[in-house]
Amino acid sequence: MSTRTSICWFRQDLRLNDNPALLAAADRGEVLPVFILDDENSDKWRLGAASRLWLHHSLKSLNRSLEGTLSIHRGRAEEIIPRLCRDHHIDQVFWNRCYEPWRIERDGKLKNRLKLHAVEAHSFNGSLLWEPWQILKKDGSPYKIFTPFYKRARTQEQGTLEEPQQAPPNLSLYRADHGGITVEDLRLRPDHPWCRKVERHWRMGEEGGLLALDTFLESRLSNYRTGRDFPAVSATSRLSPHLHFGELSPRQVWQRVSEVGYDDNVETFKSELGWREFSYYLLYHFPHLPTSNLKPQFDRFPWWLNQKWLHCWQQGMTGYPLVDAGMRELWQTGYMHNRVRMIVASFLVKNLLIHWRHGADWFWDCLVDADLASNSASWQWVAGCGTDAAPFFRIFNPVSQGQKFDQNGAYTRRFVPELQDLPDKFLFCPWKAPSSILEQAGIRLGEDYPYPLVDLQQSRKKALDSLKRVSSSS
DNA sequence: TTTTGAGTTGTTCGA
DNA sequence: GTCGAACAACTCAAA
Repeated sequence: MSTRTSICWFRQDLRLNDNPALLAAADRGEVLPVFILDDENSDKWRLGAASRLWLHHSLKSLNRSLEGTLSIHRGRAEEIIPRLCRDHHIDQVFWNRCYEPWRIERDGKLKNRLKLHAVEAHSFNGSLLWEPWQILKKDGSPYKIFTPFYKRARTQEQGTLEEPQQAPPNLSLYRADHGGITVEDLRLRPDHPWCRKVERHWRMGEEGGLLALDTFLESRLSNYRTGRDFPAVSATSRLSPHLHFGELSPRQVWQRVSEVGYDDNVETFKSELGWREFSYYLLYHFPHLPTSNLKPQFDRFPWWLNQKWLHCWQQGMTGYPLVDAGMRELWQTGYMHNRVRMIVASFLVKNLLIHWRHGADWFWDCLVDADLASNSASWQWVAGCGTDAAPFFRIFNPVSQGQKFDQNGAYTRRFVPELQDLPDKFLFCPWKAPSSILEQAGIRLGEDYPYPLVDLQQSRKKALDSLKRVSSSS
C-alpha cells in the first residue's frame, strides 16, 4: 500500500523552485502533482483570454519539468481532490495558499471535506513575502495606507523573511494512471492570430521566469528608478506575469535583488514588490475590493457608461495618441507599461467618466499579468475611491504626459504607426497640427486617425466638479 | 482622548 | 521659460 504518496496541488505556483508545498510533499515520499482548472464553475472571475493563453504555456512547461506526470483536471476541486485521494489511497494533500475570496472559501470547504475522509491538508505560503494577517497596526486592525504598512513590514521582516528553497533534490513522482486529461484538452489557447502575436513577446513558464529575472538584474535594474517612467526605455522588470502564475516566487526575486546591495534602484523596486503585497493585503482584509468602492462616497459618483466611448478606448481609438498607444500595446502584447496604465486608466475614469470596473474588466481579459488583487487595488487607486488613493485633483493629461515621458515619441509611434511621420511637436495632439503638416504626414483626421473623443479641459472640469460634489455631500 | 503630521506616480495658473 | 502655490477635505496612524 502506498500510504506515503501525497498530492501536491498546483494553483498559482507553477514552479519547482522555492515551492514549499512541493518540498513538504516530496519530503514525505512519492508525489502526485495535480492541476485543476476550476474557474469555469465559479460564476465570477473566470480567467481572461490572456491569462488562459499564459496558463496554457505555463502548464506545459510545468508538466515537462514533472516528466509528464502532472495530473490535469477540469471541474470542482472540492470533488476532484477527494476522489483522487480515495482512488489512490492518498492521505495527505499539500498546497500553497491563494488569497482570492472565492478560493479561500473553497479551500476551507475542501479542508473540512478531506478531514471527514481522514486526509490531512497542509497549506503553505508560496506567493507572498508577508502573510496578510501578520502585518497589523498596534490595535490589531489592518493598515489602509501603503507607507505605514510597508514600513511595518520592513521592520518586521528583519530576520523573519524565509530563504528561498531549491527544487526538491530527489523528487519521486507517482506514475500510475490517474485519469487526467492533457493541457490541450483544457482548450486554454484558442486558435487565433492574436495568440501568436502575444506569444512573440514572452517566454512563459518557470524557465522563462528565471531568465526574465536574470535579464532584469543584468541590464534593467541599474536604471530602474528613473528609467521605469519612460515607456520606450527597457527598465521595468516585466516580472508581473511570472509572479502572478507563481513561476517565480516573490522571495526569490527579493533575495536576488537584495544581493545587489543597498541602492536607490533596489529600494524603489522592492517597494513595487511591496505594492504587490499591499494589494493582496487589501484583498484579504477587504474581500469586496474587486467590486465595490472602498470609499463609499463614490457609490454616488455620476459615472456615465457611454458604450461607444468604452469601445473606442478598448480599441485604442480615442484620438489621444498616448492613450491609444497604451491600449494597442495591451492588445498586441498582453501587457502595458506601468506609467501608461495609469494614464489610460485616468483617462477612462476622469475624462470619459466611465466606471473603473469597466476598465478593470477589460484589463482582466487582456493582461497576461491579470491579477485580481493588483488589478482591483490599482483601479481603485486611480479612480480615487481606494482608501489610499490618488488625490481627487490628480488627473493625468495625456498630452503633457506624452511630452514628458515619451519625448521623442518612440513608444507612441511604435504602437500608433499611422502617426509615424507627424513631427514631435504635434505627435500627442494631432488635432492642433496645421493642415499642411497633417498633409505632409499623410494624415486625414477623422479617417486615418480619429479626432479626440472629448475635450480635455472640459471633461477634466466636469470630473473635478463631480468629485467635489460627491465628497462634500457626505 | 486629542493632537499632529502625512498620504506613489499631477496640472494649472500666476508671478 | 521657470517656479511655487493652490487645488478639499478627510482619513489614517501613531504619539
